[in-house]
Amino acid sequence: MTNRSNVTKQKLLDAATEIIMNHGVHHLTLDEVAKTAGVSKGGLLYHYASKEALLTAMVERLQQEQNELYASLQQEGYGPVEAFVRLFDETKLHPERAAIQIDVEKMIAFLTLFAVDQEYANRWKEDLDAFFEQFQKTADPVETMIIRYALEGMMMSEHFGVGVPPAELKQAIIARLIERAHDIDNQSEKQ
Amino acid sequence: MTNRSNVTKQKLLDAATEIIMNHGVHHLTLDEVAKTAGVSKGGLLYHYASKEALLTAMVERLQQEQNELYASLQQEGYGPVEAFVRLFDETKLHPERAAIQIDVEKMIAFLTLFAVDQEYANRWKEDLDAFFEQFQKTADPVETMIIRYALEGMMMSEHFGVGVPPAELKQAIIARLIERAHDIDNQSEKQ
DNA sequence: CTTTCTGTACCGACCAGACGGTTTGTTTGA
DNA sequence: TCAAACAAACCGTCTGGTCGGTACAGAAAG
Repeated sequence: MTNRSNVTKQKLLDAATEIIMNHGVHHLTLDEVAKTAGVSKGGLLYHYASKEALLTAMVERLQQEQNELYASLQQEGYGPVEAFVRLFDETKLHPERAAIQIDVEKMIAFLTLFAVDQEYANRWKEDLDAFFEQFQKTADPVETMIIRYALEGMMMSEHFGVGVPPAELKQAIIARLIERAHDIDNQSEKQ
Repeated sequence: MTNRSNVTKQKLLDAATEIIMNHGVHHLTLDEVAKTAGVSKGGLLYHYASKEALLTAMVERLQQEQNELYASLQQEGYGPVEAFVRLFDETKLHPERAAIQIDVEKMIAFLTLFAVDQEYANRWKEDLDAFFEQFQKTADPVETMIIRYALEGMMMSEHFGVGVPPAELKQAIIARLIERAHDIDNQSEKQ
């Protein structure tokens, strides 16, 4: 694959991501993606032969980004559970650390894509199933899963803007989740 | 409104609900709803002048069902938080109590609708915002919100079938959530 | 050196099907 | 008989995808 082709492909994925984030799934049309990327529809379909191919590539790219961020958090010394919690909040807790960038908004946007078409959700399933399996083998699987679920629920709530608590309460919630995750990781290590 | 009309309207809402649950949002078309309900499209549009009117009615019906169930749980003596937890699991914990029926699958299906079109989500927003406000005034708002988020996250996870824990672990999670909710309600009452 | 050829990257008109909604006609029950 | 309760053909729009063509960079041929 040439360099030029790659640049265009990234532009197309960026465009698709931008649209799904800022305008919603139902505006995610081929024409719109092409227009946003500054390419014609023909150009788009040259690189991605179908809408599904485009969206699949988009999902795969995000998946890879997530994995890399998680790995880098673990390399910084965080245990598996705490690293997971921080995955959701690193950017907002430490905006200065732009290098580590998880985009919760982006993840949420993708969730809506999965909601519409289970096919795309299934692309994550294998990876995520394997990932969450380790969560069932920590020192306290019940608490670990509660932490995990809470983060996912929080994400949804924020997305819909429904029942969103004031900032201080939200910080307190995250702080407590991190605290507990930390404890669990410590306990797990001692075993 | 005549009786006959009412029956057909319920059939239409049932059909729409069935489709969104079993086939996903993108199959939720007027033709499909009409066909499932055993009515022509003309017949459908006689009762609900637009797709939006149909879906709004569908959302409102669910909303009402939820409120009734929650109220009945509270009348049985459960505190606000515990009643909320049981809202998510009453059917599965006590399948014999068919009278009290919340359909988690159904709620989840509706979430996908909200994901696609924020408009429908906004119809709940006011109600839910008011509802969750009381959760910020319990004896332990942080824990209360964690419980709430965990339940919502659990719902999502089940829907996508991603990272679903074995049945025993799931029961243990719910048991612990109920336990904590119970404690919080007790503490709140003493204040 | 120039002409021809070839493959990559891209354009944009067009098409077919799906879908929401309209209109017109028909049945049915009080 | 009259209005409510449907049925069914039809329409316009939107959207994913096709298709014939263009621009251009290099390789091959003369």
